[in-house]
Amino acid sequence: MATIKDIAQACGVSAMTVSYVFNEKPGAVGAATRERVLQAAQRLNYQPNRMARSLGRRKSDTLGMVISDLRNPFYVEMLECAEKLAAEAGYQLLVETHRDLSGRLTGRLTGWPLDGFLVWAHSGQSLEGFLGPQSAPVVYWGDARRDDASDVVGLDLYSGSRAAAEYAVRRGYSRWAFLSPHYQSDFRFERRFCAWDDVCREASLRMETLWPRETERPENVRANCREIGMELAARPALRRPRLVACYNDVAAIAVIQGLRRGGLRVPEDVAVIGFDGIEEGQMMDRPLTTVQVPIEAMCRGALEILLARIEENDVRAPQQVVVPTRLIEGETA
Amino acid sequence: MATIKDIAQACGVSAMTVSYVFNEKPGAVGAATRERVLQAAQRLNYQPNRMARSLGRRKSDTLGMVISDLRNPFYVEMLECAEKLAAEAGYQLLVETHRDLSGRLTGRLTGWPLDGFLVWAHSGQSLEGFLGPQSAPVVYWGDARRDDASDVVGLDLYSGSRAAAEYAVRRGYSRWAFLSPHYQSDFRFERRFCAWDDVCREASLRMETLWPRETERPENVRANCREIGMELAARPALRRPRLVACYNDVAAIAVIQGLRRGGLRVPEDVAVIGFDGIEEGQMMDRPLTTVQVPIEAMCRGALEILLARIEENDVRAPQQVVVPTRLIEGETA
DNA sequence: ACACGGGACTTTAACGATAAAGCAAAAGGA
DNA sequence: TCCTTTTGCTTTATCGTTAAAGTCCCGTGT
Repeated sequence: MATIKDIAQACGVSAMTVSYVFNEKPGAVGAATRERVLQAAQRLNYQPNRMARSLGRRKSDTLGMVISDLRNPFYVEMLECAEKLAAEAGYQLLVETHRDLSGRLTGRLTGWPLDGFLVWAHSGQSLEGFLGPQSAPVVYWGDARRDDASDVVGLDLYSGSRAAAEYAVRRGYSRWAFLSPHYQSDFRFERRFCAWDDVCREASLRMETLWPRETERPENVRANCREIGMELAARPALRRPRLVACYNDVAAIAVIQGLRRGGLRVPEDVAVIGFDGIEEGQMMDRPLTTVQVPIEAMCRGALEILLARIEENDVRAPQQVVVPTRLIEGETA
Repeated sequence: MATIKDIAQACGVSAMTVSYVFNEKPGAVGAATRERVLQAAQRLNYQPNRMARSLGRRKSDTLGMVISDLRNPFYVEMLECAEKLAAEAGYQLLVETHRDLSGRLTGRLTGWPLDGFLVWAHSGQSLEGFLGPQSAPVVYWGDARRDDASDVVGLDLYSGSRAAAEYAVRRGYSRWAFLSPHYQSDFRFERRFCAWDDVCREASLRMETLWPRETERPENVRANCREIGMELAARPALRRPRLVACYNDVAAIAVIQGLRRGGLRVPEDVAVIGFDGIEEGQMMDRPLTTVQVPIEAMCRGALEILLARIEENDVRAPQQVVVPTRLIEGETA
C-alpha cells in the first residue's frame, strides 16, 4: 500500500503537504500542488492509513457499540440506525456482542483507542463493569428506572407494557402468562413484568410465569420458546393461559409458531403480545401485537449525548433521558 | 489511558521490557520483573493500544468482511460463524455491508490496514472492483460457476436447487413460479433459477417468474415479498402457481405470510420452497422446505485459504473450492 | 529602500507500539 | 584465570500520520 511518503516523493513535496491536502486545511496548499498531489494519490491508489492517523491525532473517529446478540433482529435494527447516525457525524462503529448474556464481554473491543461507547445494559445488570475503567465516555441504553451516575438513554419499559396489559384487560382475556427471559433471575423487578403484574392485580386476574429452557446460546432462543408454545398447546384448554405476554418479539413469534404447531389459532385460542416492534413481527400473516421501542429516538438521544461529551468536552452532570414505548395493536391479541 | 511508557516508568524499566512481557517473548524478561510489570499494568489498567501495535508490527490481526445485509439472518449466521472461526485463529472481523445491492461499498472498510478480506459476491456481479486494488489477500464467497483468477469458496447453487425442483416434480406440483431478487437483471444466468428452469423443461411444466417491487432498501424486502404472496392469493385458483420457489428464505417466509394473509394454506393451496436454510425458517409452525447452505463449511474453507495466504505467504495459484447445498424437506412443499 | 505580513511550503517531534541491535553482568567451559 | 555464552535488559530506529513551529519568498505600504 502506498503511504503518504510515496505520494510526497512522487510529487516532490514534503509529507506534510500531502497531509494538508487530505485534511483540507484551507489555504495551506496552492491549487497547483494540490492538484498534483491528488493526481498522484489517485494514480498510486493512496488511502490514508486510519490507524496511523488515529495515533497521530489521538482520535479514532470510531465508537464502540455493545449489544447483546445479532440473532435478535431488534439489535440489528438498533445497529443499523446507530451506524447511520454515527456515519452522519463522521464516526464509525465497532461492534461487540456479549452473547453469553452474563454481561461479560468477549474483549473484542478492548485495546482499541475508541472515542466513545454505546452500551446496551440488560435490565437487572449493573451498568458498570462492562468495559472496565474507561477513559472514553460511555452512554448506556437500558431501563429508565436507574438513577446512577452514568449517561443513560432509558427506555420506559413500564408505560408501554402497561398499555398492552390494559389493552388485554379491555379485550377480556383472563388467565395470563408472562414469558420471562431465562437469564432474568430477578424478573420480579423487571419493568416489563411489573407492568403486567400490576395490571393483573388491579384487574384481579391470575398470571403465571413461564421460562424458556435454560440456555446460554442465543441461537436456541427461538427453538426454546417455540417449544413453550407447543407445551401450552398440549395443555387442556382450561389449564392453558388465554394470553401470553412475552419479553420480546422474537420470543413472541416463536411462541406463536409453537402454538400453531400444536394446532391452536392465534389469537382465537391463545393471544400473544410481544415487545420491541421488530419488522419481522409486523410482516407475519397476522401482524404481531406488541410494544414498540422507538429505535431512532434511542439512537439519536444516545449519540447526541455521546458526541457532546466527545466533541464539546461536555462535563455536565450525567444525563438521564427517557424515551417512551407505545402499544402497536396488531392482530395476535 | 495508560501507555507502555507509564508502566515502564512505574516499574523503573524500559518500554521494551514491558512490551516483551505483553508479547510473551520466552526468556526475555526475568520472572521478578515480569511480575512487577504485570502488577503495574493491572494497577494502572493498562491495555496495549491495538492501533499502535498494528502500526509497529505492520499487521493488524483484523480481517475485513463484506456482506450484503444484516437484515437477512443468513448473513448474520455467516458473520457469527466467521467471527468465531477467525477468533480461534487470533483475528478480529471488521464488517461492511453493501446495502444498496449495487455492489458499491460504503467505504467503511477503506483505509484500515487489514490483513485480509472475506467478500460475498452477489451472483451476476463482478468479483473485482469491490475493494479497489488491494494489496491484502481477498477470498470471495459466491457462485461456484466462476472460473476467474481469485480465491473463491463457491457455493454449488445448482445441485441443491435442482434437488428441490426434482422434489417438487415428485410431489406432483404443476404450475411453478420462481421468485427472483429484484436486482437480478440477468436472472436467466442465475444458477438457482437455471436449476428450476432446467427441471421445469425436462418435466414439461410451466414456470412463471415473479419479481418483488423494485427497492433499494433491504428493509423492504419482507414487505414486498409478502405483498407478492397476497397478490398470488388474490388470483383465481387456476391462474395461481401451485408452487413458488424463492431465491432465499427471507423472501420465502414473507411470501408464505402473504399467502396466509390472503387466506390460503401452505402447502395445501400453494407450496413454497426457499433457499439458505436459516434458523427462522426452521422455527416456523411448519418448517420451511428449503435448500441448506453449509455455512460452517463456507467459513472454514474461506478462512483456511485466507489465513494460508496471510500467514504462510502462500503464493499458490488461486484456489477454487466448491461446497455443496442440500435439500431440507420441510413442510411447506 | 526596507521592514512587514502573509502564502506556501518544510522541519521536527511526537503518537504508542515493535524489531533489531547493543550491552553489561552473570554463568559456564577449558 | 580468561574467554565465551547466555541472560536480562536498554537503545535506536521505525511504522504512517499529524500538530506545531520554522523557513523562505514575494508583494505591499511607506
